[in-house]
Amino acid sequence: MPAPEPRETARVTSAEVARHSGVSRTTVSYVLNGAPNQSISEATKRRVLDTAERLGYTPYAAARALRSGRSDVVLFLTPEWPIGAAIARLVEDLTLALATAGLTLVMHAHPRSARPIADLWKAINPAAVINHQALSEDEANVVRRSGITVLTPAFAFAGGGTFADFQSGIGHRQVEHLAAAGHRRLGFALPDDDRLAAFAQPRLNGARQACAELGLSEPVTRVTALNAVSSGRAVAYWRRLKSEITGICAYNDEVALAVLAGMRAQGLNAPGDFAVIGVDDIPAGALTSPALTTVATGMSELGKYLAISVINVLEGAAPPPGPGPEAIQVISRDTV
Amino acid sequence: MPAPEPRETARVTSAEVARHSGVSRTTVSYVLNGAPNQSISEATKRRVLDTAERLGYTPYAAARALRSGRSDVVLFLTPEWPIGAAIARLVEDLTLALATAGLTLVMHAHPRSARPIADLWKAINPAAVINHQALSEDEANVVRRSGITVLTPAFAFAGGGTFADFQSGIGHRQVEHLAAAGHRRLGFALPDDDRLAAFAQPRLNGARQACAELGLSEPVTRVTALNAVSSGRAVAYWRRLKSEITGICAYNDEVALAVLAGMRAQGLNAPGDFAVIGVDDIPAGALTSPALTTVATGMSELGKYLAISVINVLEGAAPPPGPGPEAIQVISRDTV
DNA sequence: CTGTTAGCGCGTTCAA
DNA sequence: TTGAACGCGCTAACAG
Repeated sequence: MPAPEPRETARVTSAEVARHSGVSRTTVSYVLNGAPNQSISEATKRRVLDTAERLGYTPYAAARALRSGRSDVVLFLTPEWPIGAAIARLVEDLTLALATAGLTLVMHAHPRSARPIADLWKAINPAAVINHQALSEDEANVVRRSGITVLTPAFAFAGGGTFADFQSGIGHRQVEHLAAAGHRRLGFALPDDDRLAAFAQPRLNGARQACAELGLSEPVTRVTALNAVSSGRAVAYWRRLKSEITGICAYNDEVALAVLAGMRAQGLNAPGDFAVIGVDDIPAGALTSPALTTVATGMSELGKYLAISVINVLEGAAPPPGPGPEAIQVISRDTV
Repeated sequence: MPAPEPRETARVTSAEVARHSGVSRTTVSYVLNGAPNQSISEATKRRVLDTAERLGYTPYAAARALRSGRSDVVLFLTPEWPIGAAIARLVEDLTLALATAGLTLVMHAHPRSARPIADLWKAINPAAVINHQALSEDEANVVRRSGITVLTPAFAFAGGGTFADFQSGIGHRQVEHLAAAGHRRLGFALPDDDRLAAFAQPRLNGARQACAELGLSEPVTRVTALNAVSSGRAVAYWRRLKSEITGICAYNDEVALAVLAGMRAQGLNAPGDFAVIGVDDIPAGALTSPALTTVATGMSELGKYLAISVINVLEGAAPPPGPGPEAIQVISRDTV
């Protein structure tokens, strides 16, 4: 039994190109990289370039990275939660901005059920990792020790706050807005997807804190699935309460739409019976009737800011100051 | 001026571990990989493991990949379009299924404006690429030549059809459903985002084809942005037509919601004035009033199927037959 | 038994 | 323009 086939598909190597064009690997390397202050005849250059083209040569990423100690990959790491509109926007802007600096963004959602996250470094060798709540601080430090830059998006906001601080700021803003509209007793609608706890919990905490600061009583939480039956139960519960709840913070826009659907099913409407505020500013929120009031989380700004940060840090410079909490903005429409 | 710092952060290498534990690199490798039929004393093993732990040793992905010629990375490649709910679902299922096979899925959205796509192989070295319409067939072949498996999702359906065939099938299904409900003259609402043309065009073609097959006249297209003003113009246009349009195929659910918003703004309702059918089955579609009838594209099944395909193909086996076009299903709610 | 020497894989770069 | 060596991990073959 021979060794387990070291290569089953012939990869075109630079040695191949060298042999076919009758020069050394060195020359091939110099030509293909346009090495400065090396005198290589035009004829040879052309020959090498032609051969490379003809053979379909592609430098092998692993070898190149091994030699240079650098890779052009930036890894965007998320835990297992569903990829929502907010993240999608963030990733889009980030990809584009990094591309202009020659960096390639790849995204990986890390399911808890999968192999330990450490295995990721065996598979990918990023120059930087953007840790969107998938790594604990301890884990992040392990990564840093192997020479990989680790950035945590939410650090951008609130001058060095944590991810939870950022999420918390969102819940806080929801309550502020409801309170400003005169609502004194609030409900909080949580999603029924456990994977979102990392977002939902701090948002709820932020709402609680805002209530405390504003002298309101604690928000009354209910969990709801994304259908009118489930949200209807939550709505019915809030109505039964003696505390006379009039405003609902929803975990996000989809949950908010669910709450509105539950209300509609019971002949209630917003903001008359309950004022409702979501998070994310998804397109659908602007298209329904009544149009959804929501908190926009500034993901596009965050994406651009992150790109600059990554580039700076990789060059050894300090990241610029972040966009600040004012990037979290209420989009006021019909439901509050 | 010295060479541009070959390493700015000290990486812990296996040689380091070897030196610190007073053995050879070979031994370190054997211990850390639990090499079979190698007898290494418990004491040595422990010493090496301890040292590795203490130093925080992590094998260097690049070197490992270089040696093995294989990586565990599967690259999911998309063009520049917005990452919608459908893709998100696909990616989620795919990630999970691949993880169980020791494969890591990473996703990359390739902006047209960025460097040529070939550079991606310089940065990442995937075992397989899932080409969601980002690579032309020619490009895909170049990739294949460098030993990378390339799969195209839509090939799964329709027994070897193309991506366009699959998208086309969606438009076809929309028309079938509207026709079955008695609608004979149709409109087609296109998105105003150029980047979606790769999806929109074949969907429209599929709709046209279905109309031809069913003896209906061509659908009348209108472009709309995701707001009621823009969609209102489209709605007004369709109303003015003498051909008496009664059913609208929307590019996707968001466009469908926009059309409904435009109708609402003019005092029209669905399905009375226009029947409307979307694509994607986004959560919001089920939560609005009237609830949106839509075409579900079976992304979850596709994700699982793709995972199996990738695993099979990497093992040299043939991919299993795909889920077939029946995975495209109409979800009938209120608007048709 | 226990462990080492040697050399591969691929691209880059110094010294000649 | 090139030979040689390097970066790092893996492993066949061999020595103590």
